[in-house]
Amino acid sequence: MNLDQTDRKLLSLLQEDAKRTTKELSMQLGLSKTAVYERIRKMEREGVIRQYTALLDREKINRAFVVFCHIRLTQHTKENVAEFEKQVVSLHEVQECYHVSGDYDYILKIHVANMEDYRNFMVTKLTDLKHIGNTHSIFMIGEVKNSSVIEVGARNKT
Amino acid sequence: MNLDQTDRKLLSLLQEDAKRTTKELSMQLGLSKTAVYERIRKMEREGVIRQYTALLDREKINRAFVVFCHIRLTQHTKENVAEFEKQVVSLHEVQECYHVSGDYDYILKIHVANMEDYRNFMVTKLTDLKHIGNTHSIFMIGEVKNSSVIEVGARNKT
DNA sequence: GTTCATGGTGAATATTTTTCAGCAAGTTGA
DNA sequence: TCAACTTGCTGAAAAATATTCACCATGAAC
Repeated sequence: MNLDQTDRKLLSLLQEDAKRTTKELSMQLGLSKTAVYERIRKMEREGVIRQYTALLDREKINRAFVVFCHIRLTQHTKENVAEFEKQVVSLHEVQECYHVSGDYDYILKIHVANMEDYRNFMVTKLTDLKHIGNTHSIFMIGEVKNSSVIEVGARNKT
Repeated sequence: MNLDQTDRKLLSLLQEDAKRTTKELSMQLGLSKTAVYERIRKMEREGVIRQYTALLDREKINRAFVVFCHIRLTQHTKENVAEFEKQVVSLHEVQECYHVSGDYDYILKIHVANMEDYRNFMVTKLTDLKHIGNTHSIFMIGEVKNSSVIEVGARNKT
């Protein structure tokens, strides 16, 4: 799918606020409502837009304590990796999990209420996962930037 | 603000898909459309729901190369920290930036198209930032989990 | 017992989304 | 060159949704 300037602008506006109406968008882009509507539907169909979501205030839902937990596995067999990943996905405290290069194999972003809950999570859940060798926790002191908008690249793969 | 079981369920549904209609939500929750509508509006007013956004496919917008860049500052004066943070926020490649505990001061999550673009970013932009001491890049090999849904905690601060 | 505050309902109204018929420009191939 | 086709647009109409409103029940406060 090839995204033109209008598509990119549209994506930028929808990332900022997905509740914008086609009428509002059409005025900003200088197009008809239907034209905008069709472009959005197309990007949804093609999977450029994956999902619409509501972003919550972590403080207000009691999940302000964020930890980056680096994890090294004991052994990197296919089975171990698959089993570990499957288990990690099922932990609701684990907001994100990436397989990464470097000293550690995985980085987990974990959202809990406070240090006590994090300790509980470590002791009762994370430690139970199989094949975990070593962990290293980095605590978030402050959030400087967390943008919901990804700049859309001009050139694209087919 | 106190969130009851219905609010939490509502938040969970809206995080999964913010485009769900009040009608659909009302059926799932066993309430009237208006009751659901009022609950949502209240959570928007109170700031529990911060924003609605469209999530894009990083591959399809040519931003599939993700790097976690750890940064240490040379000196931690108020001025340096403020200046650094201000500059970082303005870089569109930097999707997220956290002030953290540990060996490094900041973790940046950076989205670009490929290694070449990352190199360019490092050389022409990141290195230009003042007060940067040391950096360490960790490359994302795979995304195991990236959930748009944060579990909502039961108890809340006022 | 009256007065509030809270959270609900169903109907009416305002807005928005979605569909549809058609138009114009550009491409393709005989 | 011209018919056939594709693409992306427009404006109006229809369908669905959001929003407002008047009103009801419940429980707490005084």
